Amino acid sequence: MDHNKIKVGFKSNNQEKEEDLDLRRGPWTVEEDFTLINFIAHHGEGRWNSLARCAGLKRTGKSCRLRWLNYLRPDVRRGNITLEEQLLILELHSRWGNRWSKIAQHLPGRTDNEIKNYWRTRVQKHAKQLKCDVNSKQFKDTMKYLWMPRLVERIQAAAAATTSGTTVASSSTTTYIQNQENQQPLPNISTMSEVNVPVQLANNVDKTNGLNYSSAIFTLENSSTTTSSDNSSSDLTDCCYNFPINQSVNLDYSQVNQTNQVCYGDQYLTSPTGYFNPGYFQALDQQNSQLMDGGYGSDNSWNIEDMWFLQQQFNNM
DNA sequence: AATTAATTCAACCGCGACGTC
DNA sequence: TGACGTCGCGGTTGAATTAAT
Repeated sequence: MDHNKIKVGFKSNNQEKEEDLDLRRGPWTVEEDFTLINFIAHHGEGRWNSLARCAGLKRTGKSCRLRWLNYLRPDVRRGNITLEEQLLILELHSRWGNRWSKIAQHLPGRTDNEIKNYWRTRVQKHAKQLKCDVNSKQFKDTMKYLWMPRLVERIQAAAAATTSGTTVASSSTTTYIQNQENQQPLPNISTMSEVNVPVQLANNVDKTNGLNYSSAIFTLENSSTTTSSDNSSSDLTDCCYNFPINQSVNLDYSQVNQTNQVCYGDQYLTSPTGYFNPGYFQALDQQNSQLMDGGYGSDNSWNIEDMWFLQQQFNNM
């Protein structure tokens, strides 16, 4: 029996139609992929329902479209989300919210599905850990004023290390695929050369959100050349809790002033909601110093106590 | 080594927008 | 103008995989 076919339980109208037509659901087989790829190679994409019929695929047009766009398309970029892409996702999501398709248009080769999954599995996870809503002002401010500057810092550090010949674990092992049978390494992502990540130049202010969080500008191209097998390094976790020992975060918490500004490099960041309370950042700074002193051992990741501490501070904001 | 819990991500679903007749 | 088909989007699910116990 084919378990991919709807046979039992409540059936929607669509499901009933699919069953009538003996349509398949569930994971695609290699043969189906091959059929779809071949058909599109000869006839092009679009008109998905008729495409599915003409190709002899026992799938809905929707299913074919999804499989093609999210998986089989030759320019689909697979692998870990890079630091640059993470930063871009955070930035664009702060502007547009859950407009995944719109966000995906600015990340060549990435699908809306992948970005959506990234957001749900990584970003929302951290909101959950901090016991706050992912849409809350607190969480958004944490992203803007801590995570995103930290990402920029890491990207800059990676770029500097690259130019000095040092391998830095900052990029992913990204690959394009032709199909499931034929995975091949990505060429350098030259197609991205015209895509400037919308991080503001020094002293520029993002007019959308009034935020001035970065002095960096870069392109996806110039930061996609390093590779690493360290998957964790491109995880958002690093940018939240993994304050490095050797490269201290250049946030001068001691200079948080009465106007709720914090010095980031040569700039001042302003919290519109007043979440920069001096005690919070000074305490963070103290934690960071302890890390750099080796107070928590050689591992430069934050431990459970650090997480608890951060949560406490966060809850007190 | 076995079991359980957590995570990831491909695939599905419903719905609204749009085009055609 | 309304019925119908198609397409694309965002939310959700669940199987497979990985990590923890």
